[in-house]
Amino acid sequence: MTAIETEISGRDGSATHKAYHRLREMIVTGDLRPGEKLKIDTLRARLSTGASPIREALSLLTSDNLVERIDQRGFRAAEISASNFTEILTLRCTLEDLALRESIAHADQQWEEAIVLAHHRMQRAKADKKADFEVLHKAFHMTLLANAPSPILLKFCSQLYDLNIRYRYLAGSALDYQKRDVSEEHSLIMSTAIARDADGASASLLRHYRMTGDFLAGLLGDGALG
Amino acid sequence: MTAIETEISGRDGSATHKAYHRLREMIVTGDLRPGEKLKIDTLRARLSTGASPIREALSLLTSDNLVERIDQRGFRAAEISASNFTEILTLRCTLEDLALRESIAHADQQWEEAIVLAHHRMQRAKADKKADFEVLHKAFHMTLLANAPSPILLKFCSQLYDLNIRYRYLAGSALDYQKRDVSEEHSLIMSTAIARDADGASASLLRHYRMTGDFLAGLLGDGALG
DNA sequence: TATGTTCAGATTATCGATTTTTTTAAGTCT
DNA sequence: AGACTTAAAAAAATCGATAATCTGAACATA
Repeated sequence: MTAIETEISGRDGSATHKAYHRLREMIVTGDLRPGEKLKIDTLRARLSTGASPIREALSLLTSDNLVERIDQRGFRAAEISASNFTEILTLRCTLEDLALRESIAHADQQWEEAIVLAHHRMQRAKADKKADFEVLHKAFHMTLLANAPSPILLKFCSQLYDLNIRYRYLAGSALDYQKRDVSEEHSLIMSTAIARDADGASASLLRHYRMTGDFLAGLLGDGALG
Repeated sequence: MTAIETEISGRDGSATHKAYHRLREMIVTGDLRPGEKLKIDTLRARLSTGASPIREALSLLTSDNLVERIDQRGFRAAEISASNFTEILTLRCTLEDLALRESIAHADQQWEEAIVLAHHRMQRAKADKKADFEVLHKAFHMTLLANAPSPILLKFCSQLYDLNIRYRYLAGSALDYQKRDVSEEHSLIMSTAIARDADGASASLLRHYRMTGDFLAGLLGDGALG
């Protein structure tokens, strides 16, 4: 079977893979609430698949810190807390700072162009109010780091990104963080990165994260979430 | 059933748990070589358990970067490389530095005593040439960090520790890293940590890692491993 | 000779059923 | 009533079997 035929037949990965991505999305977007019991049978019915793929997907999500495993009592969606959020924010700032500097240190034309492209796609999606804005927003941020020759570090950053964005979803898209001039911030990050200005890029990136972070931390402190 | 009864009855977790720990150990110690194909059926027979626990254990190990999943072709033990080793060492230095400083910042008597105890147990095991030296060595290092109020960071450190120690096992215990005066280094780390000397503790910890690291990196460069 | 194709054997992924464990709720005793 | 036991129901963990997929060798083709 060729790649094209594969595409047509819709076999875009195993049942486990699909369940993994679907469940991850449901947890990150808050469709499955923090602390909620994740019953195999319920999920099996909801995603119309077997129990094995669900179990395996939940296992994988456990290691992403999105699902907690309780001894012999199954799984639940990870809890949220102010301290957890603060930890994520702090770690993210440390690790992304590291990754961004490494990425810039290995800058080349290809990377530069990838950033411009990712930025454009994100802007376009935002203007069109496309649903895939969030996907492209993550892609933009990961592209900034992608040149760091450090796959483990990038994996950590990706995980932390997802843990963080979950809080944003839980705060509700109503609390539209886009009201702030995020576009301006993104542009600044892009231009400093492309200019190989490591200090400038890092500073603007961390400011970007901390502004959103402080905002969400405030909500958490008020008990507005959960 | 109380915790003590559980202990006695030997029911120390599910089949998946046991398989997970056993497989992790086999990979870390090099019993399963880097890149080796991990066939479900072979492992099932070897650990005398079912296929489901094996699959689930391998899934979990995937997220620890100890096992790689190949599309629809099963699992294999993670590959090793000089760049991978360097990355682990670098990340470890960064993250443990962070964790150690946080740990010291939250120092209290209980933590102090835990360190002394962990250190003593490790020394004792080493003198007796006990097989559990490695377990206690890890325990000592993790205890140093354990006071950092940052579970995700500690998890990362634990993962990186295991990834790193794997290289040491692969280099062979023949290349006894204990020939160096590691005891002296451990003592220095302990005393500086207990003295709440964050800079001193961090410096001695990182020196400890880098010395072992440089030694192993040399071996890797010569192609003595793999 | 190099390239592509087919087919058996091996292996993985998934399913349905069984076993074990936990939870719930009712009943019993003090 | 409150605490303890026991029985039934629910759920998770595991197993055995089946379906889907991959691998590699033998063969055909250019």
